[in-house]
Amino acid sequence: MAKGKRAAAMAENRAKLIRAARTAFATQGYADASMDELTAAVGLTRGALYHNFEDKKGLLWAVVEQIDGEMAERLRIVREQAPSLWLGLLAEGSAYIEMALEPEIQRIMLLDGPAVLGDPSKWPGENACLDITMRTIRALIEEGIVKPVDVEAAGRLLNGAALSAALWVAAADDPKSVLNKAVDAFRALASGLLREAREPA
Amino acid sequence: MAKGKRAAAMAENRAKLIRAARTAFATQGYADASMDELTAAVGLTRGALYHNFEDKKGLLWAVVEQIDGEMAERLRIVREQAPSLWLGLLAEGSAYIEMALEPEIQRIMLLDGPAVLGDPSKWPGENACLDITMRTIRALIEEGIVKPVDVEAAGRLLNGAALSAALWVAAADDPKSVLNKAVDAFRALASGLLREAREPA
DNA sequence: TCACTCACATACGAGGCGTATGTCAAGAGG
DNA sequence: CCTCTTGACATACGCCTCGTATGTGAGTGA
Repeated sequence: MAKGKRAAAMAENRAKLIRAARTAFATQGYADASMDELTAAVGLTRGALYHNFEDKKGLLWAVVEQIDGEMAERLRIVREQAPSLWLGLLAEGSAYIEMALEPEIQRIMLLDGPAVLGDPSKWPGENACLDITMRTIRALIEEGIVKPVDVEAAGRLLNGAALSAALWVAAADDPKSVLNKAVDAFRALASGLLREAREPA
Repeated sequence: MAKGKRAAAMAENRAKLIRAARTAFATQGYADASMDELTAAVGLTRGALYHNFEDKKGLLWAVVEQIDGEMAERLRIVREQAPSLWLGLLAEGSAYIEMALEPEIQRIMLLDGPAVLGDPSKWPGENACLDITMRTIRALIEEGIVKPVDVEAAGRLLNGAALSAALWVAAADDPKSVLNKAVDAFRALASGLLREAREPA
Protein backbone atom coordinates (compact mmCIF):
# COMPACT_ATOMS: atom_id res chain seq x y z
CA MET A 1 0.00 0.00 0.00
CA ALA A 2 2.78 2.32 0.88
CA LYS A 3 4.53 1.25 -2.25
CA GLY A 4 3.20 3.81 -4.66
CA LYS A 5 3.39 6.77 -2.39
CA ARG A 6 6.13 8.59 -4.26
CA ALA A 7 4.77 7.76 -7.67
CA ALA A 8 1.33 8.97 -6.71
CA ALA A 9 2.68 12.23 -5.39
CA MET A 10 4.70 12.71 -8.53
CA ALA A 11 1.69 12.12 -10.76
CA GLU A 12 -0.25 14.64 -8.75
CA ASN A 13 2.47 17.22 -9.11
CA ARG A 14 2.63 16.59 -12.82
CA ALA A 15 -1.09 17.16 -13.02
CA LYS A 16 -0.83 20.33 -10.96
CA LEU A 17 1.88 21.70 -13.22
CA ILE A 18 -0.12 20.92 -16.34
CA ARG A 19 -3.18 22.53 -14.86
CA ALA A 20 -1.23 25.65 -13.97
CA ALA A 21 0.35 25.71 -17.40
CA ARG A 22 -3.03 25.52 -19.11
CA THR A 23 -4.21 28.67 -17.42
CA ALA A 24 -0.89 30.48 -17.66
CA PHE A 25 -0.39 29.71 -21.34
CA ALA A 26 -3.99 30.55 -22.10
CA THR A 27 -4.00 33.89 -20.33
CA GLN A 28 -0.47 35.18 -20.90
CA GLY A 29 0.60 33.22 -23.94
CA TYR A 30 3.46 30.75 -24.07
CA ALA A 31 6.28 33.26 -24.48
CA ASP A 32 5.16 35.55 -21.67
CA ALA A 33 4.41 32.81 -19.20
CA SER A 34 7.08 32.74 -16.52
CA MET A 35 8.03 29.33 -15.26
CA ASP A 36 8.85 30.76 -11.86
CA GLU A 37 5.37 32.19 -11.45
CA LEU A 38 3.72 29.15 -12.94
CA THR A 39 5.35 26.69 -10.59
CA ALA A 40 5.03 28.94 -7.57
CA ALA A 41 1.31 29.16 -8.23
CA VAL A 42 1.00 25.49 -7.29
CA GLY A 43 3.54 25.58 -4.49
CA LEU A 44 6.47 24.18 -6.44
CA THR A 45 9.62 25.50 -8.07
CA ARG A 46 11.20 25.23 -11.48
CA GLY A 47 13.10 22.24 -10.14
CA ALA A 48 9.93 20.16 -10.21
CA LEU A 49 9.25 21.35 -13.73
CA TYR A 50 12.57 20.37 -15.22
CA HIS A 51 12.41 17.07 -13.38
CA ASN A 52 8.96 16.14 -14.68
CA PHE A 53 9.33 17.59 -18.16
CA GLU A 54 12.09 18.04 -20.65
CA ASP A 55 11.88 21.80 -20.67
CA LYS A 56 9.38 24.58 -21.13
CA LYS A 57 8.49 23.23 -24.53
CA GLY A 58 7.97 19.79 -23.05
CA LEU A 59 5.40 21.20 -20.68
CA LEU A 60 3.58 22.72 -23.63
CA TRP A 61 3.63 19.32 -25.31
CA ALA A 62 1.94 17.77 -22.30
CA VAL A 63 -0.67 20.50 -22.22
CA VAL A 64 -1.37 20.16 -25.93
CA GLU A 65 -1.79 16.41 -25.68
CA GLN A 66 -4.24 16.76 -22.84
CA ILE A 67 -6.37 19.37 -24.55
CA ASP A 68 -6.23 17.48 -27.84
CA GLY A 69 -7.65 14.43 -26.14
CA GLU A 70 -10.43 16.41 -24.55
CA MET A 71 -11.38 18.02 -27.83
CA ALA A 72 -11.48 14.67 -29.58
CA GLU A 73 -13.74 13.26 -26.91
CA ARG A 74 -16.13 16.18 -27.16
CA LEU A 75 -16.25 15.93 -30.94
CA ARG A 76 -16.87 12.21 -30.73
CA ILE A 77 -19.91 12.79 -28.58
CA VAL A 78 -21.27 15.45 -30.92
CA ARG A 79 -20.81 13.21 -33.92
CA GLU A 80 -22.48 10.21 -32.34
CA GLN A 81 -25.51 12.24 -31.32
CA ALA A 82 -26.22 13.38 -34.87
CA PRO A 83 -29.01 11.57 -36.76
CA SER A 84 -26.85 10.90 -39.82
CA LEU A 85 -23.23 10.79 -40.84
CA TRP A 86 -23.52 13.88 -43.00
CA LEU A 87 -25.23 15.90 -40.33
CA GLY A 88 -22.65 14.57 -37.93
CA LEU A 89 -19.92 16.04 -40.09
CA LEU A 90 -21.63 19.41 -40.12
CA ALA A 91 -22.20 19.24 -36.38
CA GLU A 92 -18.56 18.44 -35.85
CA GLY A 93 -17.60 21.51 -37.83
CA SER A 94 -19.89 23.74 -35.84
CA ALA A 95 -18.68 22.26 -32.59
CA TYR A 96 -15.11 22.79 -33.64
CA ILE A 97 -15.80 26.42 -34.43
CA GLU A 98 -17.49 26.91 -31.09
CA MET A 99 -14.69 25.20 -29.22
CA ALA A 100 -12.17 27.56 -30.71
CA LEU A 101 -14.04 30.34 -29.00
CA GLU A 102 -12.64 29.13 -25.72
CA PRO A 103 -9.52 31.19 -25.01
CA GLU A 104 -7.60 28.19 -23.80
CA ILE A 105 -8.09 26.23 -27.00
CA GLN A 106 -7.65 29.26 -29.20
CA ARG A 107 -4.44 30.47 -27.66
CA ILE A 108 -2.74 27.18 -26.93
CA MET A 109 -3.91 24.90 -29.70
CA LEU A 110 -4.37 27.35 -32.55
CA LEU A 111 -1.81 30.08 -32.01
CA ASP A 112 1.11 29.24 -29.76
CA GLY A 113 1.05 25.50 -30.30
CA PRO A 114 1.76 25.57 -34.03
CA ALA A 115 4.23 28.42 -33.65
CA VAL A 116 6.27 26.72 -30.94
CA LEU A 117 5.85 23.02 -31.65
CA GLY A 118 5.59 23.14 -35.42
CA ASP A 119 2.93 21.89 -37.76
CA PRO A 120 0.03 20.28 -35.89
CA SER A 121 -0.24 17.56 -38.50
CA LYS A 122 2.87 16.01 -37.03
CA TRP A 123 1.78 16.13 -33.43
CA PRO A 124 1.56 12.83 -31.58
CA GLY A 125 -1.97 11.75 -31.03
CA GLU A 126 -1.65 13.26 -34.50
CA ASN A 127 -4.41 15.70 -33.95
CA ALA A 128 -7.18 13.44 -32.83
CA CYS A 129 -9.70 15.99 -34.06
CA LEU A 130 -8.52 15.59 -37.62
CA ASP A 131 -8.58 11.85 -37.28
CA ILE A 132 -12.23 11.86 -36.36
CA THR A 133 -13.13 14.11 -39.27
CA MET A 134 -11.28 11.86 -41.67
CA ARG A 135 -13.05 8.76 -40.44
CA THR A 136 -16.40 10.41 -40.96
CA ILE A 137 -15.53 11.51 -44.47
CA ARG A 138 -14.31 8.05 -45.36
CA ALA A 139 -17.58 6.53 -44.23
CA LEU A 140 -19.55 9.09 -46.23
CA ILE A 141 -17.58 8.26 -49.35
CA GLU A 142 -18.31 4.57 -48.88
CA GLU A 143 -21.99 5.39 -48.62
CA GLY A 144 -21.77 7.28 -51.89
CA ILE A 145 -22.86 10.54 -50.34
CA VAL A 146 -19.56 12.32 -50.77
CA LYS A 147 -17.40 12.53 -53.88
CA PRO A 148 -14.38 10.22 -53.89
CA VAL A 149 -11.94 12.91 -52.87
CA ASP A 150 -8.73 12.33 -50.99
CA VAL A 151 -9.83 11.77 -47.43
CA GLU A 152 -6.92 13.44 -45.73
CA ALA A 153 -7.03 16.46 -48.00
CA ALA A 154 -10.73 16.98 -47.47
CA GLY A 155 -10.39 16.54 -43.74
CA ARG A 156 -7.54 18.98 -43.44
CA LEU A 157 -9.16 21.68 -45.54
CA LEU A 158 -12.45 21.30 -43.76
CA ASN A 159 -10.73 21.61 -40.40
CA GLY A 160 -8.76 24.55 -41.70
CA ALA A 161 -11.90 26.31 -42.78
CA ALA A 162 -13.47 25.70 -39.40
CA LEU A 163 -10.34 26.94 -37.69
CA SER A 164 -10.19 30.23 -39.52
CA ALA A 165 -13.89 30.63 -38.92
CA ALA A 166 -13.27 30.15 -35.24
CA LEU A 167 -10.48 32.70 -35.11
CA TRP A 168 -12.65 35.15 -36.95
CA VAL A 169 -15.57 34.64 -34.62
CA ALA A 170 -13.36 34.84 -31.57
CA ALA A 171 -11.89 38.18 -32.62
CA ALA A 172 -15.20 39.69 -33.66
CA ASP A 173 -16.86 42.46 -31.71
CA ASP A 174 -20.17 40.63 -31.90
CA PRO A 175 -19.30 36.93 -31.81
CA LYS A 176 -22.91 35.80 -31.75
CA SER A 177 -23.98 37.16 -35.13
CA VAL A 178 -20.67 36.35 -36.75
CA LEU A 179 -20.93 32.79 -35.54
CA ASN A 180 -24.05 32.26 -37.61
CA LYS A 181 -22.45 33.59 -40.78
CA ALA A 182 -19.43 31.41 -40.18
CA VAL A 183 -21.46 28.26 -39.69
CA ASP A 184 -23.52 28.99 -42.81
CA ALA A 185 -20.41 29.46 -44.89
CA PHE A 186 -18.95 26.28 -43.46
CA ARG A 187 -22.01 24.30 -44.51
CA ALA A 188 -21.86 25.80 -47.98
CA LEU A 189 -18.23 24.82 -48.42
CA ALA A 190 -18.81 21.36 -47.01
CA SER A 191 -21.61 20.80 -49.49
CA GLY A 192 -18.96 21.06 -52.17
CA LEU A 193 -17.88 17.60 -51.14
CA LEU A 194 -21.29 16.13 -51.92
CA ARG A 195 -21.80 13.92 -54.92
CA GLU A 196 -25.28 15.34 -55.51
CA ALA A 197 -26.02 19.03 -55.30
CA ARG A 198 -29.00 18.29 -53.08
CA GLU A 199 -28.09 18.02 -49.43
CA PRO A 200 -28.95 14.73 -47.77
CA ALA A 201 -30.82 14.39 -44.56
CA MET B 1 20.37 68.40 -52.59
CA ALA B 2 22.14 67.90 -49.34
CA LYS B 3 18.83 68.25 -47.61
CA GLY B 4 17.62 64.68 -47.61
CA LYS B 5 20.90 63.04 -46.82
CA ARG B 6 19.98 61.93 -43.32
CA ALA B 7 16.48 60.90 -44.25
CA ALA B 8 17.73 58.84 -47.16
CA ALA B 9 20.27 57.06 -45.01
CA MET B 10 17.62 56.36 -42.42
CA ALA B 11 15.23 54.91 -44.98
CA GLU B 12 18.00 52.69 -46.25
CA ASN B 13 18.81 51.45 -42.77
CA ARG B 14 15.16 50.75 -42.13
CA ALA B 15 15.07 48.71 -45.30
CA LYS B 16 18.22 46.86 -44.34
CA LEU B 17 16.83 45.99 -40.95
CA ILE B 18 13.58 44.75 -42.44
CA ARG B 19 15.46 42.66 -44.96
CA ALA B 20 17.61 41.14 -42.24
CA ALA B 21 14.57 40.51 -40.11
CA ARG B 22 12.79 38.69 -42.93
CA THR B 23 15.58 36.17 -43.22
CA ALA B 24 16.21 35.89 -39.49
CA PHE B 25 12.55 35.44 -38.59
CA ALA B 26 12.07 32.99 -41.44
CA THR B 27 15.04 30.80 -40.61
CA GLN B 28 15.16 30.94 -36.80
CA GLY B 29 11.62 31.94 -35.94
CA TYR B 30 10.62 35.12 -34.16
CA ALA B 31 11.37 34.00 -30.62
CA ASP B 32 14.82 32.63 -31.38
CA ALA B 33 15.94 35.53 -33.51
CA SER B 34 18.47 37.61 -31.62
CA MET B 35 18.28 41.33 -32.17
CA ASP B 36 22.00 41.67 -31.61
CA GLU B 37 22.82 39.21 -34.37
CA LEU B 38 20.15 40.56 -36.66
CA THR B 39 21.36 44.12 -36.50
CA ALA B 40 25.03 43.17 -36.59
CA ALA B 41 24.39 41.26 -39.78
CA VAL B 42 23.75 44.55 -41.55
CA GLY B 43 26.43 46.51 -39.73
CA LEU B 44 24.20 48.16 -37.15
CA THR B 45 23.35 47.75 -33.48
CA ARG B 46 20.17 47.40 -31.49
CA GLY B 47 20.28 51.17 -31.09
CA ALA B 48 19.24 51.56 -34.70
CA LEU B 49 16.48 49.06 -34.22
CA TYR B 50 14.85 50.72 -31.26
CA HIS B 51 15.18 54.08 -32.94
CA ASN B 52 13.49 53.00 -36.17
CA PHE B 53 10.92 50.70 -34.63
CA GLU B 54 8.93 50.56 -31.45
CA ASP B 55 10.44 47.29 -30.31
CA LYS B 56 11.04 43.76 -31.53
CA LYS B 57 7.35 43.34 -32.17
CA GLY B 58 7.31 46.57 -34.15
CA LEU B 59 9.94 45.17 -36.45
CA LEU B 60 7.78 42.12 -37.01
CA TRP B 61 4.89 44.41 -37.84
CA ALA B 62 6.94 46.09 -40.52
CA VAL B 63 8.01 42.76 -41.96
CA VAL B 64 4.47 41.45 -41.99
CA GLU B 65 3.17 44.53 -43.75
CA GLN B 66 5.80 44.26 -46.43
CA ILE B 67 5.20 40.58 -47.11
CA ASP B 68 1.46 41.07 -47.01
CA GLY B 69 1.73 43.69 -49.73
CA GLU B 70 3.86 41.46 -51.88
CA MET B 71 1.48 38.55 -51.55
CA ALA B 72 -1.48 40.72 -52.47
CA GLU B 73 0.30 41.94 -55.55
CA ARG B 74 1.15 38.42 -56.67
CA LEU B 75 -2.41 37.25 -56.10
CA ARG B 76 -3.74 40.21 -58.05
CA ILE B 77 -1.66 39.24 -61.05
CA VAL B 78 -2.79 35.62 -60.88
CA ARG B 79 -6.40 36.64 -60.66
CA GLU B 80 -6.22 39.05 -63.56
CA GLN B 81 -4.62 36.48 -65.82
CA ALA B 82 -7.43 33.98 -65.34
CA PRO B 83 -9.99 33.70 -68.18
CA SER B 84 -12.97 34.07 -65.85
CA LEU B 85 -13.80 35.27 -62.39
CA TRP B 86 -14.56 31.80 -61.12
CA LEU B 87 -11.37 30.34 -62.49
CA GLY B 88 -9.59 33.36 -61.06
CA LEU B 89 -10.88 32.46 -57.63
CA LEU B 90 -9.61 28.91 -57.99
CA ALA B 91 -6.29 30.14 -59.31
CA GLU B 92 -5.98 32.46 -56.35
CA GLY B 93 -6.51 29.58 -54.00
CA SER B 94 -3.89 27.47 -55.71
CA ALA B 95 -1.46 30.35 -55.79
CA TYR B 96 -2.04 30.97 -52.10
CA ILE B 97 -1.35 27.35 -51.30
CA GLU B 98 1.84 27.44 -53.32
CA MET B 99 3.00 30.67 -51.73
CA ALA B 100 2.69 29.16 -48.30
CA LEU B 101 5.32 26.67 -49.38
CA GLU B 102 7.87 29.44 -49.14
CA PRO B 103 9.46 29.22 -45.69
CA GLU B 104 9.43 32.96 -45.26
CA ILE B 105 5.68 33.24 -45.78
CA GLN B 106 4.93 30.09 -43.87
CA ARG B 107 6.94 30.90 -40.80
CA ILE B 108 6.34 34.62 -40.55
CA MET B 109 2.85 35.09 -41.90
CA LEU B 110 1.22 31.83 -40.90
CA LEU B 111 2.90 30.75 -37.69
CA ASP B 112 4.72 33.45 -35.75
CA GLY B 113 2.71 36.38 -37.02
CA PRO B 114 -0.64 35.28 -35.62
CA ALA B 115 0.96 34.01 -32.42
CA VAL B 116 2.83 37.23 -31.69
CA LEU B 117 0.67 39.93 -33.25
CA GLY B 118 -2.71 38.38 -32.69
CA ASP B 119 -5.48 37.56 -35.10
CA PRO B 120 -4.54 38.38 -38.70
CA SER B 121 -8.03 39.63 -39.40
CA LYS B 122 -7.20 42.73 -37.42
CA TRP B 123 -3.89 43.47 -39.08
CA PRO B 124 -3.58 46.83 -40.81
CA GLY B 125 -3.60 46.52 -44.51
CA GLU B 126 -6.19 44.20 -43.01
CA ASN B 127 -4.82 41.19 -44.79
CA ALA B 128 -4.79 42.38 -48.35
CA CYS B 129 -5.02 38.77 -49.48
CA LEU B 130 -8.39 38.33 -47.86
CA ASP B 131 -9.57 41.60 -49.31
CA ILE B 132 -8.86 40.42 -52.81
CA THR B 133 -10.66 37.13 -52.27
CA MET B 134 -13.70 38.94 -50.90
CA ARG B 135 -13.88 41.26 -53.87
CA THR B 136 -13.82 38.32 -56.24
CA ILE B 137 -16.55 36.50 -54.37
CA ARG B 138 -18.71 39.60 -54.31
CA ALA B 139 -18.42 39.94 -58.07
CA LEU B 140 -19.29 36.29 -58.54
CA ILE B 141 -22.40 36.67 -56.43
CA GLU B 142 -23.48 39.66 -58.49
CA GLU B 143 -23.05 37.58 -61.62
CA GLY B 144 -25.27 34.92 -60.12
CA ILE B 145 -22.59 32.26 -60.23
CA VAL B 146 -22.14 31.96 -56.51
CA LYS B 147 -24.80 31.53 -53.87
CA PRO B 148 -25.63 34.71 -51.93
CA VAL B 149 -23.51 33.78 -48.94
CA ASP B 150 -21.92 36.23 -46.59
CA VAL B 151 -18.93 37.54 -48.49
CA GLU B 152 -16.58 37.91 -45.57
CA ALA B 153 -17.45 34.52 -44.14
CA ALA B 154 -16.90 32.76 -47.44
CA GLY B 155 -13.66 34.59 -48.03
CA ARG B 156 -12.29 33.80 -44.62
CA LEU B 157 -13.17 30.13 -44.72
CA LEU B 158 -11.82 29.74 -48.21
CA ASN B 159 -8.57 31.37 -47.18
CA GLY B 160 -8.48 29.23 -44.08
CA ALA B 161 -8.89 26.09 -46.12
CA ALA B 162 -6.10 27.18 -48.43
CA LEU B 163 -3.93 28.00 -45.45
CA SER B 164 -4.27 24.64 -43.79
CA ALA B 165 -3.69 23.02 -47.16
CA ALA B 166 -0.49 24.97 -47.49
CA LEU B 167 0.74 24.00 -44.05
CA TRP B 168 -0.04 20.41 -44.81
CA VAL B 169 1.79 20.49 -48.11
CA ALA B 170 4.73 22.29 -46.62
CA ALA B 171 5.18 19.71 -43.88
CA ALA B 172 4.71 16.73 -46.17
CA ASP B 173 7.54 14.41 -47.08
CA ASP B 174 6.50 14.54 -50.71
CA PRO B 175 5.13 18.05 -51.25
CA LYS B 176 4.58 17.54 -54.96
CA SER B 177 2.02 14.78 -54.80
CA VAL B 178 0.34 16.22 -51.74
CA LEU B 179 0.01 19.56 -53.49
CA ASN B 180 -2.23 17.99 -56.13
CA LYS B 181 -4.53 16.41 -53.57
CA ALA B 182 -4.74 19.68 -51.69
CA VAL B 183 -5.64 21.68 -54.77
CA ASP B 184 -8.27 19.13 -55.76
CA ALA B 185 -9.87 19.25 -52.36
CA PHE B 186 -9.78 23.03 -52.44
CA ARG B 187 -11.66 23.10 -55.73
CA ALA B 188 -14.21 20.67 -54.37
CA LEU B 189 -14.86 22.79 -51.32
CA ALA B 190 -15.00 25.97 -53.36
CA SER B 191 -17.61 24.42 -55.64
CA GLY B 192 -19.88 24.32 -52.61
CA LEU B 193 -20.28 28.05 -53.04
CA LEU B 194 -21.72 27.64 -56.52
CA ARG B 195 -25.38 28.24 -57.17
CA GLU B 196 -25.49 25.41 -59.74
CA ALA B 197 -23.86 22.07 -59.14
CA ARG B 198 -22.24 22.26 -62.55
CA GLU B 199 -18.98 24.17 -62.55
CA PRO B 200 -18.83 27.19 -64.85
CA ALA B 201 -16.09 27.85 -67.35
C1' DT C 1 31.49 79.52 -37.40
C1' DC C 2 28.39 77.88 -33.88
C1' DA C 3 24.68 75.89 -31.81
C1' DC C 4 21.27 72.45 -32.42
C1' DT C 5 19.18 68.16 -33.90
C1' DC C 6 18.88 63.51 -34.58
C1' DA C 7 20.29 58.98 -35.99
C1' DC C 8 22.74 55.70 -33.94
C1' DA C 9 26.17 53.45 -30.59
C1' DT C 10 27.28 52.21 -25.89
C1' DA C 11 26.29 50.97 -21.18
C1' DC C 12 23.31 49.30 -17.76
C1' DG C 13 19.62 46.76 -15.25
C1' DA C 14 16.05 43.31 -15.04
C1' DG C 15 14.33 39.00 -15.94
C1' DG C 16 13.99 34.38 -17.86
C1' DC C 17 15.81 29.78 -19.13
C1' DG C 18 18.55 25.73 -18.39
C1' DT C 19 21.83 23.20 -15.52
C1' DA C 20 24.73 21.82 -11.77
C1' DT C 21 24.56 21.01 -7.15
C1' DG C 22 22.40 20.31 -2.63
C1' DT C 23 18.78 18.10 0.41
C1' DC C 24 15.57 15.32 2.56
C1' DA C 25 11.91 11.73 2.61
C1' DA C 26 10.90 6.86 1.06
C1' DG C 27 12.16 2.28 0.56
C1' DA C 28 15.86 -1.87 0.84
C1' DG C 29 18.66 -4.77 3.41
C1' DG C 30 20.83 -6.59 7.41
C1' DC D 1 16.70 -0.21 14.54
C1' DC D 2 20.19 1.49 11.77
C1' DT D 3 22.46 2.46 7.40
C1' DC D 4 22.66 3.02 2.57
C1' DT D 5 20.73 4.14 -1.73
C1' DT D 6 17.45 6.23 -4.70
C1' DG D 7 14.98 9.84 -6.56
C1' DA D 8 11.86 13.84 -6.37
C1' DC D 9 12.41 18.29 -5.70
C1' DA D 10 14.71 22.90 -4.08
C1' DT D 11 18.51 26.09 -4.43
C1' DA D 12 22.13 28.60 -6.70
C1' DC D 13 24.60 29.99 -10.61
C1' DG D 14 25.78 31.53 -15.41
C1' DC D 15 24.36 32.95 -19.79
C1' DC D 16 21.59 35.30 -22.89
C1' DT D 17 18.16 38.70 -24.37
C1' DC D 18 15.29 42.57 -24.20
C1' DG D 19 14.38 47.46 -23.31
C1' DT D 20 16.06 51.93 -21.76
C1' DA D 21 19.04 55.59 -20.39
C1' DT D 22 22.92 57.96 -21.67
C1' DG D 23 26.71 59.32 -24.74
C1' DT D 24 28.51 60.96 -29.45
C1' DG D 25 29.44 62.56 -33.83
C1' DA D 26 27.71 63.82 -38.43
C1' DG D 27 24.45 66.74 -40.64
C1' DT D 28 21.80 71.19 -40.80
C1' DG D 29 20.33 76.10 -40.41
C1' DA D 30 21.59 80.79 -39.21
